[in-house]
Amino acid sequence: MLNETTHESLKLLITESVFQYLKNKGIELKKIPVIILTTPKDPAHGHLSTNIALQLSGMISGNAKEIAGFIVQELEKNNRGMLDRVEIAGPGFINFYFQKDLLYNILHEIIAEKDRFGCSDLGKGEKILLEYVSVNPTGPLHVGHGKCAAVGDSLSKILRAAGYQVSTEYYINDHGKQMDTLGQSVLIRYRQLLGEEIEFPENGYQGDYIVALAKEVREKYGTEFKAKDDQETINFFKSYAQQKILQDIKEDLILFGVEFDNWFSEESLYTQDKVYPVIDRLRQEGFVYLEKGALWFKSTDFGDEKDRVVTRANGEAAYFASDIAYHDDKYKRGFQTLIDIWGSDHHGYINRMKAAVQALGYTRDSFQVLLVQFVTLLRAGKTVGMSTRGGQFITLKDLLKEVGKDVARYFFLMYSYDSHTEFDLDIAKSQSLENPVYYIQYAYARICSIIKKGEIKNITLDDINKEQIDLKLLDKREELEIIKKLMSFKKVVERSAIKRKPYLIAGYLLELASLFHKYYTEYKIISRERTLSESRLYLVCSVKIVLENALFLLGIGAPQKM
RNA sequence: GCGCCUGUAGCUCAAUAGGAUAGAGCAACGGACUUCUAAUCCGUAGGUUGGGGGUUCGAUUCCCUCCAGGCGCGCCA
Repeated sequence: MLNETTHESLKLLITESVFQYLKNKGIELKKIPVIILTTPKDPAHGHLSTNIALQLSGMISGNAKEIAGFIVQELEKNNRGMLDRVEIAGPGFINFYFQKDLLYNILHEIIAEKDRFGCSDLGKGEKILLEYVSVNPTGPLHVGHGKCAAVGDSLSKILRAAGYQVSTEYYINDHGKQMDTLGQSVLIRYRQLLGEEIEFPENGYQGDYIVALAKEVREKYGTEFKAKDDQETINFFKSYAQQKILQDIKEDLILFGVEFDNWFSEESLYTQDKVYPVIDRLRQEGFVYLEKGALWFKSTDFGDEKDRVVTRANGEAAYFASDIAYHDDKYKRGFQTLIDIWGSDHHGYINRMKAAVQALGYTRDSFQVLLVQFVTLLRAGKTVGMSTRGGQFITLKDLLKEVGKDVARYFFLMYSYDSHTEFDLDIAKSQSLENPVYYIQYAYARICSIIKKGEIKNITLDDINKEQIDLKLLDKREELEIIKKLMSFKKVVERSAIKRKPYLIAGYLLELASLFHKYYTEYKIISRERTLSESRLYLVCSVKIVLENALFLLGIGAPQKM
């Protein structure tokens, strides 16, 4: 079977051959290169391919083709019947062709595993805390936050599929000055509504949602807070606004198909006295010093460009301090790897946070930050502005209303998150071939139609006898292409998990859908020939399962009809 | 000024860990529905991978340099 075992045993065979070669030549190498088996782009290059001979030739200054020749000879001696043939090609690649039977086995595997197909134990249960979105509760989510949400949610699903134990978390920045500003902004709008002539502060939050909140308060509480601006009143407005906004954020995320395992409040770090003990720990380790009345963390010891304040001269802990405590808390809760997803504008913050993590005794690599680049919205070819302060932005909710969840998610996930997303609303809205989401979903819907037709003709997956089915009938080029694509799914999921790149799944989906559409156009699945129909239905049902599983990883629906 | 990211077809993006002839979609042009959904398929055209050097069997990928764009450089969060 062309699965993990095949892969591994082939690698083992190659490794043995390499050692044999070196021994014959009397060459000693401290270690040989890792054997890499890739699926070639070009079908003419076999089912799997390795460049080991080329790598070796560089290390021992030998001829690559000669090395490859020897390895192939050895392999043919030890071949346990899984290989159909082995070829040397190009400058020294070794290309492997498997027995067709092995290829067909993947279909049995898919049909048997169903929604589990594609899962692996790559992560071996490693505990990962994935923190993302974590937007300040001072305003609604906008489109850029949506991208982070889509990436984070999809990544959590991919990591879980690859055998990691993932917990997702939203960090609520509910402590600090910006919350006072929020409270004040709403209070002033409220008082303006009551006819008072007060100027709105320049640094206040200007969005319409602030006015809406003020109106709500006026409806519920009337003129109770007229002409008031004492701390107690501000606090009331602050917590009112915060709760309301946070609730909206949660609702938007649910509409977007994103739910967090945990919501973590920054304020709780203070109420549970977790911030100052961590600073103390840093002090005991000698990583902090006093200067100009403030307490500085020596992040330069760990490669940061300058030291950072943790406690300000006025005695208050800086945002950085609670963030250190927060990350320490994550480790204390038993997570081995922390992944944070941040907007790219926070990149300057990475080094100091990594420094802090190291100072606390954790490894630098166990804390990983994924930077998500900005989103530019286009409408009729023109950029739509997105400034939070000025209140001119398109909210995630607006976007969802306009294009729907599936399209929005796909557009955020279709390209690498570290490149800028250009989100063209006109394309997203068009239900046409320009829109790749529909292309993929259409493939799925077509398969559903086929299955229905099969039912009418009494050819269904349940009726097929898996022992008697003749998969050798699937010998068309298009069919073999599809089978090969299906075989690579697990690897794609793993790669996507290791590299933390959901867009690999999106790309895979597009390729699989494309292969299916081509096949569909060329060949009839359900025909008069029963055995052939059964085999083809078996193939197409496998495609359906993989489409479903891949769409799930992106959080996109699979409609039966379109 | 310093740092991080980006630069690939007219446009939006790919290119599996340095691999084989740099690929898709859109836009352009020409074809295919009496069929399981034409939201599909087939074909044509489109490139000095920002410029220049280097490393090697081989570079879009790694190193140096220059150019262009984005972002960051608070006792804000």
